[in-house]
Amino acid sequence: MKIATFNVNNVVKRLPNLLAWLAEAEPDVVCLQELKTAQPAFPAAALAAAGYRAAWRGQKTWNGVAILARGAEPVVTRAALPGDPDDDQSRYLEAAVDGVLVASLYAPNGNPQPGPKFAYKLAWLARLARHAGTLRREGVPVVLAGDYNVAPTDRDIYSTRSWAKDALVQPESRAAFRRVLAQGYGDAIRAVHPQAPCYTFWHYMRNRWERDAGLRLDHLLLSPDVAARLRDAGVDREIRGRPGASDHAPAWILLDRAPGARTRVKRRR
DNA sequence: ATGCCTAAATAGTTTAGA
Repeated sequence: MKIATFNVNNVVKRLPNLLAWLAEAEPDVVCLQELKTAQPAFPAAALAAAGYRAAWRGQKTWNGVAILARGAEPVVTRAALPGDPDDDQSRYLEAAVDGVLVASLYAPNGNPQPGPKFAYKLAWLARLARHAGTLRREGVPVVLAGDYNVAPTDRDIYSTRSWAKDALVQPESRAAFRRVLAQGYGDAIRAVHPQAPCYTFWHYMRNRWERDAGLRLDHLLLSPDVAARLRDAGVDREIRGRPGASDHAPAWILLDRAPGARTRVKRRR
């Protein structure tokens, strides 16, 4: 089972790039962020033609998250992050797919900091940590996938100097990310690649892609039962270099079959 | 301290992204 997360930076504008990647990478489940599309404008028909059924929560101009499943219906369990009824930004969607609870999340960027946007980011991540703890206590297999807008350590950024004041690398942002992990989750990319940078984002500005001046902002956090099934993980970085690309590249995990899972047996005739 | 890119919108400059 292959689960991927991809900040598409406008799912309508980026649809050809998305479809090409789906055909090549063949993920079973995809978490999308930054749809930047109102709910009715989501390209559900084009994705269905590609073999994916979808659940999504759109929003005009900004934000927006989706979960795609190949040949299966994602069963939505939550369409908002608990903890603030007044938060109407489309940043969280959660669905059950093939025995795994998958969350597609888009944490606030938080710039400029300090300020109200940074406070919203930290509060949002605190809500995520609380909810991540709730899911652990429910004992279900969980994958929290998305754009956390946090480079967790200095290894996750090409140079700390030019980003020193950025919300993505602040100690408070990193502590907020660690509090999610502390609920009992593992960082899948780092588990497989402890040393390699594994950037997932390269800014459009200043030839950051050509210079490989990236950041690792997109993460897949796994509950222990899912982590035990982790066979491989990676970043499809070449996607970032294509014409009309998003500024993010997809990150993915490959899971072994769940222990005790029913195997499909083809009857011989 | 700001520009640097990219994109959308009570658009023709402003706001947001990260």
